Amino acid sequence: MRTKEQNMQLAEILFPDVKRTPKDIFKDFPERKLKKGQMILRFAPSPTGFLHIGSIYSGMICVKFAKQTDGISILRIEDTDKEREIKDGVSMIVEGLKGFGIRFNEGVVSEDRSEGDYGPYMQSKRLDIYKVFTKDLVSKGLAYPCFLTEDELGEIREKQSELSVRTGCYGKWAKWRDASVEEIEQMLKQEKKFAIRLYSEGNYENTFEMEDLTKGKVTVRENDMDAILLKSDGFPTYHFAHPIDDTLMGVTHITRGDEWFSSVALHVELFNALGFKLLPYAHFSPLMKMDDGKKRKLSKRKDPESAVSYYIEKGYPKEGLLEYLLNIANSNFYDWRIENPTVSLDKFELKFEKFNKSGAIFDIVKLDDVCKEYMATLSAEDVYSKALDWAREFDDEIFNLLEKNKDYCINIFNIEREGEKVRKDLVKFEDVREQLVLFFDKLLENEKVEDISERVEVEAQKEIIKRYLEIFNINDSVDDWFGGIKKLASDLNISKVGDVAMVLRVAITHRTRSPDLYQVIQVLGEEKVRGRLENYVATML
RNA sequence: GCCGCUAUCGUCUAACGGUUAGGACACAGGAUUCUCAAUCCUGCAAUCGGGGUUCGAUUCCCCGUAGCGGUACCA
Repeated sequence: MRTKEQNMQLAEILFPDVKRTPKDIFKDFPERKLKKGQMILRFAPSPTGFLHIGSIYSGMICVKFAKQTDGISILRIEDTDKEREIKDGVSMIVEGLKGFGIRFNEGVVSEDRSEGDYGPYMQSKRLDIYKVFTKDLVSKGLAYPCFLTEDELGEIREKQSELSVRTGCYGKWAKWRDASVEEIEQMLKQEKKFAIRLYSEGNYENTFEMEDLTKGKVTVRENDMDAILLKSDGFPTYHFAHPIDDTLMGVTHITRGDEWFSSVALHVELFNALGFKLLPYAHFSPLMKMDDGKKRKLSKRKDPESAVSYYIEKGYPKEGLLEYLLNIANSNFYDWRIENPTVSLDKFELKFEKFNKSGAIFDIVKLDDVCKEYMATLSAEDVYSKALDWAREFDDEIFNLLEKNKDYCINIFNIEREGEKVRKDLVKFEDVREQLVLFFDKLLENEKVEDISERVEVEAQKEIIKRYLEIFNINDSVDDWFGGIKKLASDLNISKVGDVAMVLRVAITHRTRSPDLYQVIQVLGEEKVRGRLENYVATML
């Protein structure tokens, strides 16, 4: 056991360069003046891979709560793991979130820029801050240097498994916990690497109750692990950075994934050790996937649909995805949407206690449905401009077509879009190609013409088209047009009017299924329609 | 293994201790339309198992079981 004085001495030996105290640090982070009910939240991802759909989910929740309480949302980057860090990780996060309209009030805005008075917002730039608190903790005997190597740690773990006791660095297993100043100096002299560990004062046998905003009352065992605070490379662990940053930045509510729930006991102890007021937690369950009848977390490695880029590339409308995510977060969103079909998402109030307690399956089928409904609310002009934005990046051919034929394309998108019965076959902007195919010969060329000779004999088809060409008038109203078709059927003794329409449909669109044929003809125009009909007779029959 | 969280149709979920266990998506059938999509009906389909408490349990308690998470000098 070291004495008070020895701990102070140890702190000085370990951190001779650190002159500031926690009090000095707090001067740089003045308390925020908050109005009643105002919430400050942060979303704090690590730049360790492509942007996960779960990050959009968490980011959205953070921004939403801040917005609905007139509070502040912060984007902080937790870049403390140099091993796993990837190039462009930060811009992937920033751009991805921005792409979904998730905008923060404070924090990182690009690889090398931040906004706000409570920075730096990049943890790698806060190393000196963590050191100040570490030194303070060491001086109070609440932290200590640990010289255990990776190998030694492995041996300890092995021994613990043999004895079937908990693995980890705690109690008597924490070899350096009560080392003397002399022993430590000895190691230092040999330039041995060390990490700083918490000197845990908890007792694993004790439990305490606390309130989680989404889970409700929970019982937790006290922490007794001497968790690492500062790694040997000088970077903090998540556990240590979390209470410090969230306190300094004036965060009022901790929202984070459920995978952190097991660590709350540690975090509670850390808040205490640091002398900070504990912040309320809201843990929400991760997005799951159904795989072979089993539920599991959406995985970055196995599931392409876990990457945000998957949705961006396919052109999922961001509003649709956000709406679906909101649905997973608070399922009463659906009822609200029914009552407020046209109101902005911002008006929906998210509630902590409404979050689902177990993990929800991320259901693409349902997502498609939500997106389909969203697309149906758009005007043809909106579809056009959004499709153009998407195609600019992901489909050159479609982009050119859209750009060079603006009015024509808007007319195409307007088919069955006006009036009560809106056509709902557009889920994402990738599907736009499918809609344009029948209107551009260049695209249609590649398609096989469907064969309906079994349904209507070739000779009859010829006759239908010949007669139709005679009566065809682009200026006909729908009723006149359909009247003409009906008359054609009876003149030719064809019992099903649908057969006549089908012949025309296939001749014009090459398909047995198409949007409203009258509207298709109107959009194509007289010349194209005649051309296709004649061409069909000449080449296909 | 140990620790924690969770458990209602295939999926997302609703139900002051009293309901015929409700809705949405998906699926199936029908109606309608020039085809498809849409729309409108209809149908299919659930309280994990076992014990308690209670007049009465999806709801409260206990024990199993399962799923998820944690058990790192990763976050």
